[in-house]
Amino acid sequence: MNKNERFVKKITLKSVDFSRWYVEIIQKAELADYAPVKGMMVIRPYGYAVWERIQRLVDERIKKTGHSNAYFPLLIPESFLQKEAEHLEGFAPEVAWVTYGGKEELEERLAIRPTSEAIIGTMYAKWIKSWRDLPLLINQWANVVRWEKVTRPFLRTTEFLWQEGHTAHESFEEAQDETLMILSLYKEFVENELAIPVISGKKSGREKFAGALETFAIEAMMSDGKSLQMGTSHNLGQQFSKVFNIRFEDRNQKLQYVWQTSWGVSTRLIGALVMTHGDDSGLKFPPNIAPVQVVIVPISAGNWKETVLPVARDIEKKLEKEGLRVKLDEREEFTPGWKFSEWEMRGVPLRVEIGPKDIEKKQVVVVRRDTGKKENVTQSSLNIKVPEILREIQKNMFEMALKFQQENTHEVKNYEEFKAIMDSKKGFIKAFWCEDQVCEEKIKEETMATIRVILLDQDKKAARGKCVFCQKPTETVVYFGRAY
RNA sequence: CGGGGCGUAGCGCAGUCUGGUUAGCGCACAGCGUUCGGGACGCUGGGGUCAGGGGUUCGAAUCCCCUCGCCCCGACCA
Repeated sequence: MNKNERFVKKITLKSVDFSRWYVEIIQKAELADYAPVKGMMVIRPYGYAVWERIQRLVDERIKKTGHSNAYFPLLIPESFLQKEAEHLEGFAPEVAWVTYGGKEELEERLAIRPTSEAIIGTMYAKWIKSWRDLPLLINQWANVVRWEKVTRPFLRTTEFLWQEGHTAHESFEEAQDETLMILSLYKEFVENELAIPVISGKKSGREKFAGALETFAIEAMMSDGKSLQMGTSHNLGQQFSKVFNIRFEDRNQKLQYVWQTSWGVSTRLIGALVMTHGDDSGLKFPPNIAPVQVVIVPISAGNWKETVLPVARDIEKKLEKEGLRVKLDEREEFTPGWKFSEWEMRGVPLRVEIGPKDIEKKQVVVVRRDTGKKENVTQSSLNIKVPEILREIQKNMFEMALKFQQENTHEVKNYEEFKAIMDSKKGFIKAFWCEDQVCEEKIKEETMATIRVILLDQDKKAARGKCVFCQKPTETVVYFGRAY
């Protein structure tokens, strides 16, 4: 789009006030609205359609890798939650409790699940007897509640939707393979479907999941330079199996505790889509995830209902036949210009304009949301051309985001450079770290930056360096960033 | 949870300091007509427990107290 043109008006500019832009665009594009209870939101049909796309694309990947869906209950008895001490301590401040059933006070209060390890562990103990029952690979799509103090639509809400996978295995190695396989599944999904480039790796001790042996995560850089955790995959080791007594008889007839994993992505991904791709005109959805991929706007001039509309309807059918999600906007109460802006704001990747002039020439005008470029396309070639352009948009959006991420990732040698960059430019800082939590804490105190991920061996070139804070020699490379 | 800001029609605001006609404006909404290739225009109309509760007063959107919500900045977190 021409830099000086901005057709969508009445939204705060992204460059002026990022967080205001974020909440305004979510409401104006009708993704979500605030609910009467603090920290809770309504996901409106357009926003929920995005979630349904995410669900479908994640679900098919989870099933392809051997997992089945199930559903576990919302309420968890307090005593179950208490079994794993670190887990309880980690979640205690944000658990909501049910204390009454009707008018009667409950003997034991019930937690509204903040996550389901406790209830699922309890059930696994009943179901798993032998190595022949393993691996047990279950996923659930559910809502969870965490009593957060600071909330923002999609990024952190009191209730959110997610999928949580819970698996049990015979050995540490098998659990570790599962954990890392899911991590790369998430990465592939987010990059190919959401067009959001991510960094992936291990979480540091202070950032890991309460009760896990190790936590792995994918993180992405939002267009304000801050980092957002997009998905996590935990190797739970035997910490939960020991307290929930999930034992199996192994291949040598010895009784053993299972090795577990858990992993999830949430409605937060929708917030990431907004913050990664959105611009001053509003949302910008990658075609693979967009609820509407193509909007057809008839130019409603003269006797358009007799001339333009029938052709527009034919085009709609033709594109639908190609498996595309198409919307024909034939509302009479809005002008074409108004509709252009409206659908741009709602992030539709491609617009097809058709008016009297086009009818004459048997063509349409096609406009890309990612670049703003207009192009004349003959009506007869639309079924070939439109899917082709959508693929290009998908690719281009990922490349634009990747370019931004790379341009805002800085490698630093010493702490002075580190502070200078965090003060001015934000983004990621790639640096060596000695693995001492003290250095991590100090850096956080002084710069607000935390370790987003620790690079895995396979992702880093073998190298030695010095901890960016204390200068101790180390081989560990990490990404720092300010996080949401 | 601390510090700051803000709550008046769906949205954005004026009115509050200095209490006093029927609470006003723009956008949005409804009806009719003219328009329509980048947020059209005219006419007519509907919509308000002034965030909620309590108090002061002859009289409260306006003054006082309490509660709630939203936004921003910190501490805690998917």
